[in-house]
Amino acid sequence: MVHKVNNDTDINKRSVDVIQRRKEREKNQRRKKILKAAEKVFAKRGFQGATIQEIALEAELSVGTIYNFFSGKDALYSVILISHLDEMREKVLQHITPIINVKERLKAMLFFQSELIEKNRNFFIIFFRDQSRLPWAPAKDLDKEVSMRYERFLNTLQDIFEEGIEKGIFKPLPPEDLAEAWGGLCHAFFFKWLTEKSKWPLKSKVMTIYEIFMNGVGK
Amino acid sequence: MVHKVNNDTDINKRSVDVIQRRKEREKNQRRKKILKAAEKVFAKRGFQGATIQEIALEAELSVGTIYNFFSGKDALYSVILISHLDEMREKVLQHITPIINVKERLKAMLFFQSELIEKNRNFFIIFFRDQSRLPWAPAKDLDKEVSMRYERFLNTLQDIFEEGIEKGIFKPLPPEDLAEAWGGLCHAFFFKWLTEKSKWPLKSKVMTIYEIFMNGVGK
DNA sequence: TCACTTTATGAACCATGGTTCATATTTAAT
DNA sequence: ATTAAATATGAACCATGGTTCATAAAGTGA
Repeated sequence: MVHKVNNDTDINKRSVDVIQRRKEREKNQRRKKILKAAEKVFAKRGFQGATIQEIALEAELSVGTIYNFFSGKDALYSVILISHLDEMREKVLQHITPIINVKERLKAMLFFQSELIEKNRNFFIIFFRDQSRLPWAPAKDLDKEVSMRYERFLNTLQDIFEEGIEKGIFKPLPPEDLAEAWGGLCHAFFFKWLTEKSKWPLKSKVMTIYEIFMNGVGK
Repeated sequence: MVHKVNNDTDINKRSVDVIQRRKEREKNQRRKKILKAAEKVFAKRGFQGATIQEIALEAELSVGTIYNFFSGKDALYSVILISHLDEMREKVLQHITPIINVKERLKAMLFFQSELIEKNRNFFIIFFRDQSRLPWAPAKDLDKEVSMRYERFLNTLQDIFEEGIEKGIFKPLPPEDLAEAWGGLCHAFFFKWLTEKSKWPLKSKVMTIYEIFMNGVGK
């Protein structure tokens, strides 16, 4: 008797738990679906051109539901931008910090970034279009948030170049110039790949970029 | 008698002419004032963020007057973008085509462009922000117009590089890659100059860019 | 099945801002 | 000074689209 009751409440507890967890999971999935949809629409239309209606349609949900998950269009956009940036920084660092050799580290970073871009086309269209480094009225705080992250990225680059200069691998130019040059070179090819239908593999340009950066194009 | 009448109509005719010309001049000035104002506001707020109200205020004119000169916000934006692009292309070509030596021509172009950017800060903020190469819903035709001009610019670059490759000045890489690399390198420094308060002279970076492009940063 | 909580829905609300147009002002000619 | 033409003005109009919220639907426990 006692046993049976115990068993029952046990099962009850567990079933509540299980259901709770499923609900959690479903909620999460829905959230993700919204984010993916928003990503797609923002990429296609830009921030201003995107409408909540279209995002809702893309997510196969109603407008109201979007607002149950996010406080508004701005928040949706911010979350996409910031979370992706942080996630990718994390991944890149994990991937490159173990590499001792500076040249190899640089190459690996470029290669890895190319992979990320190929796998996250929509996000990078948003990111490249964003240009929070220029003042951008509708999202004051976001501007700063994004700029800060871009700054941090450049600093990471600078560190690599400083180390490289010390070790005599690079010419003793100002590290911020090196970082700017490297960033610009990469950006150009990344951007071209995004604007064209991404038909060629981005990774195929990695060595070109690296070569030009290291040795220039003069003969 | 006859003389006097003749004289009178003569003077009359001339005064009509003179007045006509003054009016023309004033109209032109007003048009330019509107364009300058719009340039400033578009640069500060971006296309979507800019309002006709603010442009009117900046131009010290009423909203309606803006519409006497331009058919709307889109047209205003288009005119700014397209006319500047054409004008600058013209100027750059004039400046560089006489230069026979390929390296010198490239250097001169970069130098001259830097000068243009320093003198047209607002316009270049608009241009760099525009990114018509990515699809941009609100201005279908404009997208194509701008893209076409960008394409043309890259082609001009490519021609230079093709010539350089043939003459053995550059490594035999695909000319479109060279153009992309050069463009990216320049863009990075230009953009940085625009986002920072433009406190350092942009021209001071010209040789850095050229050096990195030609010889790379490796030691 | 029933009461109750949670979540989804989308029509209605409302602010913004591009555009228009009736009116006022300025200019030009007599 | 008067009239007519040209130009400037900005309040009102209207479309768009972000946001809200009363209602419906779905889920949950008894």
